[in-house]
Amino acid sequence: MQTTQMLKGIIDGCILSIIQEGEVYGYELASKLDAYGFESFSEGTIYPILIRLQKDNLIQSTLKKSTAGPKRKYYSLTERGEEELADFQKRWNHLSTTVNQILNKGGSVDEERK
Amino acid sequence: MQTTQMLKGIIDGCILSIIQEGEVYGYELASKLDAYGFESFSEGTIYPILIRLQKDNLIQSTLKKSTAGPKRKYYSLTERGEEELADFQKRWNHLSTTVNQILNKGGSVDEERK
DNA sequence: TAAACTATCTTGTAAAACAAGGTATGGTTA
DNA sequence: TAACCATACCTTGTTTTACAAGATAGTTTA
Repeated sequence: MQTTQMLKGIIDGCILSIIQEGEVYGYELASKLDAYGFESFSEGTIYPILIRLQKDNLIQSTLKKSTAGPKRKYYSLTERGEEELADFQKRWNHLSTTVNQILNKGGSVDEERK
Repeated sequence: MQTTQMLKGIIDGCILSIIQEGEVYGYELASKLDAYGFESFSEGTIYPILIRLQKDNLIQSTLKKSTAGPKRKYYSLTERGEEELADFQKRWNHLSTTVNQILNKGGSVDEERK
């Protein structure tokens, strides 16, 4: 059970979501994340995450020949990965709602008298 | 300069935002965060953050008597804190937009040909 | 054969997110 | 007055994350 998860694994969730759309390999993923606005994720960030996700059995990989360069390791979601992605989406909704509330309303929770 | 910040310090930003609305002390902050939906932040998370924020000169504190119990350390934003909060809001907007795009559209960035 | 590009992985560091537990103050009640 | 409880703050230590830097290797083209 993951209680205190909220903040963790935001990129993880994004990566799962991108993989769900269709097989991708790491190098490609890096440029997709970049195109989406995550300028700051280098391969030093991405590959360790992919390895971790696979270790946790959320994604699986197959090697395929590249048109240019070494073989590509294509990733796809496992069943557990699908579940985790669904779970992440809930967590993200909760998180973004919460943060937006705080940022917009500032600090007044007082009207919330039970 | 903080380039690769995106993910870090989301609670930091929320705390700054709550403090901006009016002086709070740590114990109170914990319950406010909880009321907002951050169930998982214990004092073991919050106090170290407050100490860090003060060390970074983003917030300042004054001690005041409590109605019951030891003195309360009330925090307020410094000028740098105001700036950092504004900065965080931009980062948050960028982050949440990016994540929402990925989650909603999945992985198709291709139509984005410049 | 060397450069340039594609592609993956490893190492090491710093900081973040916490759980757990410790300290201190003041009020209530047995 | 001792015990207890609630308030309030802080510290220690662990695990995980984000990441920079760089190593390794295949493929094309000059």
